[in-house]
Amino acid sequence: MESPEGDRIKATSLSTPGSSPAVQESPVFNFISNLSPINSVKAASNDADAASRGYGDCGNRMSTVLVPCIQKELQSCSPSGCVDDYLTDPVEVEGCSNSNELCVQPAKNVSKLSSSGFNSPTITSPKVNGANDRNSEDFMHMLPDQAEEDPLRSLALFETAIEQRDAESFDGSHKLTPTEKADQVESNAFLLSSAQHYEQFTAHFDEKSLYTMSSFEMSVSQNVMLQNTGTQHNGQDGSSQSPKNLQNVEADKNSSENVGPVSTGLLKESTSHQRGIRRHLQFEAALAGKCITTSKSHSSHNVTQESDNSTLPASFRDWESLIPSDIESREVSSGREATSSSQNVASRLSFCQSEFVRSSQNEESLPLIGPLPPGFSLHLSSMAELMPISSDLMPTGRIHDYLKNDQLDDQAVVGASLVISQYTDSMKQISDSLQMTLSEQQAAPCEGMMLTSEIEEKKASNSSESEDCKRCNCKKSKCLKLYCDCFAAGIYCIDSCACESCFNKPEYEETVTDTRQQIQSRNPLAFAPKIVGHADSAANVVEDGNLTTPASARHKRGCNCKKSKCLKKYCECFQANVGCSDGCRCEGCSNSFGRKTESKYQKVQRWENQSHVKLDAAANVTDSTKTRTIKPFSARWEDLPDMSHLTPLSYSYPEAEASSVSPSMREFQNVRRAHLHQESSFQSSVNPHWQSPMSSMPQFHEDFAEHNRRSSYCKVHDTTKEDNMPEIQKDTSTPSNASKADIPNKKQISPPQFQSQELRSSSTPGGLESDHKFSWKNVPSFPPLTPYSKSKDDIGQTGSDFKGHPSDNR
DNA sequence: GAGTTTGAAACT
DNA sequence: CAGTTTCAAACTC
Repeated sequence: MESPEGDRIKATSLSTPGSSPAVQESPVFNFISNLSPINSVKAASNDADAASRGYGDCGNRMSTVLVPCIQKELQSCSPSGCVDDYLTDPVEVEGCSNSNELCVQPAKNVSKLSSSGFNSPTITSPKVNGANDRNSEDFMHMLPDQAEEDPLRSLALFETAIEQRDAESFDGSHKLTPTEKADQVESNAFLLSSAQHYEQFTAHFDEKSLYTMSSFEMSVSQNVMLQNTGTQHNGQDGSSQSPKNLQNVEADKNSSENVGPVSTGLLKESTSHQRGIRRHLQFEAALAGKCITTSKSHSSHNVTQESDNSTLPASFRDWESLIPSDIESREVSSGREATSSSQNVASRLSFCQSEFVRSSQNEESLPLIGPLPPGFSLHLSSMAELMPISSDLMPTGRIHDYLKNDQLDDQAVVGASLVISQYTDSMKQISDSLQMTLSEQQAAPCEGMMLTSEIEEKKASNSSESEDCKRCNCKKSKCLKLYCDCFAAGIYCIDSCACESCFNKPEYEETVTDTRQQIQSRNPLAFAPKIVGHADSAANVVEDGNLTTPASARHKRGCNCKKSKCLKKYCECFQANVGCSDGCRCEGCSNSFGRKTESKYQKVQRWENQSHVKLDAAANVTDSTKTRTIKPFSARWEDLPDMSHLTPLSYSYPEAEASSVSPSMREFQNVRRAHLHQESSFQSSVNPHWQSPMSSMPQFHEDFAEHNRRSSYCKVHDTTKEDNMPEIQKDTSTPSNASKADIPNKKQISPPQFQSQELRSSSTPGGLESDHKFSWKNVPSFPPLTPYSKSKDDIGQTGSDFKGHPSDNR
């Protein structure tokens, strides 16, 4: 074993570009240094002794093979020769007891690699000085002065340096000298520092989120490599310091067989492990921006210098080993193309993680290609950029801590790995929460309002999601009649529908439109929401906590139940969680949400009583909620708390909170919740693809449109607010002020056409704040189904309790 | 999963 | 507008 040598430090300081005074004096370097626990490369080198001590620590695994690589990477090595030099990686056989993450891979995985030609390279990486070296030097030289001006060049040079290092590191013909080891220790630190630098530069790229993590991964790679190389010495040959060439690797594999299956597995795994991680250092840079691609894309990707990208799976395994076992594959769908950057981040994170893990898990059948493991990590930086992640979540510093002291023993490596694992955990949590938020914001349990492409994409990504929402099952109607829920909701059928001979598809748009027009001509309100919620209404919370529609909400046409007593879902009123009204022609009504004979006043009274009960239960409110408490049952809009912040994207309604606020607030929340999760007919009828020519709905704010599109459309699609309805104005005189409770919905549904009406109908003494109105009217509503004049007829109807039969239809 | 029941939608 | 038929969802077994 090598022992520390005094000249090593000197040599290191001379040979390591990172220690260049020019660099150290540069503002960029200083900045980086401040960011990194590594004060300087020199400091790192000074600690080389500590690291070198590990060399003799046979127990575990010191890196000797890797040590020289960094130094030389900046001096020599033909990139072309680097390709398969990885195959000469030293292998880890045993002694990974402290790094379970790196030893968990089953041997079979590696066997596959072996049989796939991973271990049959014949290339010997020539040591090259000069031209190739210039890249590294260029990179270093440009760091202080040019990098910021020319980040692309910096990036290229940096990557080249990495490639060279890798190639050099595994140049089997090269023997480590103590000096080189020290240099490598130092270079390692330098690279880490450079990685940060690199990160700074690449942070400006559009694909920054895909780039920036490269540095982090590189740090990881360094650790992994160090560990692997270190263990190799222990397991294979405690006295050996020589990097293994290809033949050695083969020999190692053979010899490992004598050690036993486990060792063999470890050995092979280690080999692929190293290769994978190192390779993806190059690969990811080349792939920048393509991290999220699937294995398919990877398969076609022409990796720089990579004639054999079949090593990719190894990298997956590598990364899998770095991922805590508790990180399970998550729905891939969540990682599908996202629109917002934050969404991208979250989704990519999960996607890559899941893809990566999944790939690893399924590698039995995996082709020798697959998604980049970097995916899991490189989004972490972008996450950090987008989220207020506390610095302690970012492991880079702690990884640096492990490396800066050159503690190149297994403990250090394991520690770094653990940091990574912890970080991964943290990021997983963040991702989870982010996705949770996103799912709330963009929850699309049904693809009701989604664009066709979105639907297709979603279907492909997550069928279970479609299952959450019931779709039609039409057999004879061709989904061109109101029998079809999809059609009735104004949305196209999707694959999750079980319909037959469906014409309610984008390709039959004309047919759909014509049919719809036809139906509309027969019944202008045919596509109007069936449930109209009075302005005075708010969602009820029944005993079991389930939400119901506002007590005063009712089915626009009324049910006609004969046998079900309005106690089953056959009854549309019951299905919509609304009580029957006098407009219903039901017999023996026993609707638990309100019987037919129950007057509106009675309904309101009943509802208020329920609210009072709830209010009493929630009497113990917190100070914060008190500030939001308002007069119970306030009929005045201005009495409501400022809910302007409760946009569809930000609103949340924890049950606890809902129970601690005033009834009005709670009502509002309930209404909102009900509409977000139960009643989205309105939103579902906003399908941009599905607009009738009659409806010249302007394209509204994309955010809201998107939100609406993604709002769930579930069976109760016909529940909506009467704002959408022509009869919107009629109920302004109802016991409670109408519009308040509907505000949230109005936000999403009020079409501009109705704005003036809205203003009139909802204009309470205080009137609606213009900003509220503004936001509401910016949201598309269900397509104007009929000429507005038509609706005035209905307006008259609604003034009193809706008694009208579906004059439109019957 | 098949068959039945139910009530809305469609038709006459 | 009423009666009938068609239809698909809800429901039952």
